[in-house]
Amino acid sequence: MTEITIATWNVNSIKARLPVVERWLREAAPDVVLLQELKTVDEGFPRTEIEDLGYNIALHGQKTYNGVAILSRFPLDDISRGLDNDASDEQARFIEGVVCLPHAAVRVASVYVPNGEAPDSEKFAYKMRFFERLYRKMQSWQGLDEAIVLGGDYNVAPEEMDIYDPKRWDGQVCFHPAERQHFRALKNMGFVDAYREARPTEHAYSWWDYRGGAYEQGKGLRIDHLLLNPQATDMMQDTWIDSGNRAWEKPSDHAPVVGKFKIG
DNA sequence: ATGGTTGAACCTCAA
Repeated sequence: MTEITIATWNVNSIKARLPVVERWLREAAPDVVLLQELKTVDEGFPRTEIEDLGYNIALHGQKTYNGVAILSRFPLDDISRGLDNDASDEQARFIEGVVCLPHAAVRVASVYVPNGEAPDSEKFAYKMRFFERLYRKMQSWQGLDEAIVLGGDYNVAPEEMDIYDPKRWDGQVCFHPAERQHFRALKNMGFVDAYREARPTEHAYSWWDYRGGAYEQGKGLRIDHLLLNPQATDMMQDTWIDSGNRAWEKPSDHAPVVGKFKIG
């Protein structure tokens, strides 16, 4: 029997965040980390620094914006980049791979769903299309025997309890009915929101605006999630949000969400 | 306080 932890974390620039990321990797010692918003091409990723902490690395970087990665203490196999074969989409927002444990394999993916800017914008339309593409990707996993953990910044707070002021946010990006419906559709396919499964009634957030002292005032949103297929749900022991590092010096505006899984 | 912070890269955009 092995226990592993799998985390998702939007770091908002891996270069600017390196000291915080290194400290958190040392202290929390997660086995697998799904990163978003690297904001660099693969060549700019601090590969040696992360490898020296004991991680294998799979990257899908992009200049200035987006960029996702998988870090794993175990070997990584079957890496694939991008949601589908849409070559017209230049945005690096999805990477998938298989974590090879001694006697098991776990498929993991890191996703960075577009923010969407405003409901009447072209970026919001892109966000809607992105959810449809993500849905099809997850459908293509149906029937696989392995456990699947899809972690990322979904830029959606699923329910009223996932947001500090649901009335003020109703109809805004990250809490718009159309986005919440897309997120529900992912769950209705058979995927489980790990945090909500582990803590059905707790109000907790994973993102706080840099502006206006939002973190200090408890004004956050729970928009970073681990979605689990039935096999991964059966293995999940606990899931929590490691919000302490949001108060560190030069923090990301997101906190890591960490799931603990019992393998075998 | 529906205001105004952060990062990357450029003289502004994205979040």
